[in-house]
Amino acid sequence: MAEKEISKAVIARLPRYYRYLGELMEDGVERISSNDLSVRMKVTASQIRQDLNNFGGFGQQGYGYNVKYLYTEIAKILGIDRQHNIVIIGAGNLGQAIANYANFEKRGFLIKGMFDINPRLIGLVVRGIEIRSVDDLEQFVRDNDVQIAALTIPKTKAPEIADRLVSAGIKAIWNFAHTDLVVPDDVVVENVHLSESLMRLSYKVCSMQDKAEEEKAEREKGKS
Amino acid sequence: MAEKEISKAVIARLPRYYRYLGELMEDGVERISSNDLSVRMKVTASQIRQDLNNFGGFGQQGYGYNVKYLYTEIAKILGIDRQHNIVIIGAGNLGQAIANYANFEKRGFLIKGMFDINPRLIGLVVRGIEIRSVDDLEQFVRDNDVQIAALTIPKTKAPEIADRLVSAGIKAIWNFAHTDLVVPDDVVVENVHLSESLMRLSYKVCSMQDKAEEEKAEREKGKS
DNA sequence: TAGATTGTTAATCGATTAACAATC
DNA sequence: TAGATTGTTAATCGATTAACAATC
Repeated sequence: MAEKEISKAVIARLPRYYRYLGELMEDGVERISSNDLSVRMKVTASQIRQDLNNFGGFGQQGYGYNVKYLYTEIAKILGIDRQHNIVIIGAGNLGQAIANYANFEKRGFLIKGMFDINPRLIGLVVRGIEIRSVDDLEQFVRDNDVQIAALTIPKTKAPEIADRLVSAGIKAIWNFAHTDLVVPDDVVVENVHLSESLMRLSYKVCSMQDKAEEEKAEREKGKS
Repeated sequence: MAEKEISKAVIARLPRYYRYLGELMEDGVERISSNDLSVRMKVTASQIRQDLNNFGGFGQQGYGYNVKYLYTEIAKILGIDRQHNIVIIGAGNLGQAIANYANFEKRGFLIKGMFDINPRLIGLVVRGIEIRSVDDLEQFVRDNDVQIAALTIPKTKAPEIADRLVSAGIKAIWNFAHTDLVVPDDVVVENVHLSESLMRLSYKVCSMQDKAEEEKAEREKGKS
């Protein structure tokens, strides 16, 4: 029963659909057509229908999509209807920012523990979660059925910690360290490389500037 | 002189090339072939050559690429050889995490100011940067030639602040708020939607589990 | 029933990979 | 010169868009 592989691009778009559907629900909207949604989201209606039909027929001809139903179905596809136990390794600002993001719990992500090597942080409590020593990491992961680890530590420490997490049976790493981790095939990695994001922004700013200057030059040439 | 538009996918890969080249430099490697680099980065050599040739011929037949030269050329392309003045709006954990990330300065990103609405934060100093009231935002942006604003505030406040930034002449917004901003065509937005990243991770974990279960079922069927 | 809108097939577009002549 | 490796063209692959019959 080999299911057709879903493309990465489709998966990447699902959370955005989910967000828009959530907002529609809040606004009390009960149904929406692919066309109306495409206008709001600035994508094509065709793409929305193609994307959703990878997972099944959630709509109804002549009616559109039921917002609430589609919302819960996408949640199931993304697996955010189930509970995920998570630990945060690195209790600095970034680690604490993640710990403080309340909505994670609403989506089934339960922060079980935080870890650091800094003795001044160990013992502190953030949002009801005690910061522990990384020495206790493996034991804690095993004892608490932790599937996901958020890695908010410097890149120099990341490979070693990743190895230890893998040996403790972690299923996935949410990697904020500025390096690519090497893990076995059955361990999932999702990278958040903020410095790369900022460089992309830099590129966009510069090419926008270049464009503006070109247009200006064009106008002045026209004048002379 | 309409330059060929560079695809988004290519731009998205440049910072990663830059990172690998930086590491090669640190290791004292002077030159590298597209093939050797492709093995390290787990991409095809063809893609590397195609990507780079969007911007010019940086290599030499029979030799490969000079690491240092390519590194500086990519920096130019990304615009990280120039200085970018930046403000951070929202001085919570996430804003402070960004302020504390030292490498930004090395890449030409200079944090000029931080802003918050919380009176308890206003006046505090983070990494030598005073936290100011958002009341002073527009004036500060104009007076300090600020091009980029990092938005680390709740989504409810984001649209209003974005409007104010635009009216103050900002060129780009690095958006961490969980919403899509509406800005004029000549203002650039780079989104970092952490909750979406976590949902993608969730999907991957679940589909990996499904795969493992399938394989297990397959094995047991084989046995019986 | 008539109108609306999906699900799905076909057409187009773009991105990746392969191949190889050019050339260091 | 011979070997290596690029730059670039051509082939392939995949993703997006368009179109429309199916159907609520």
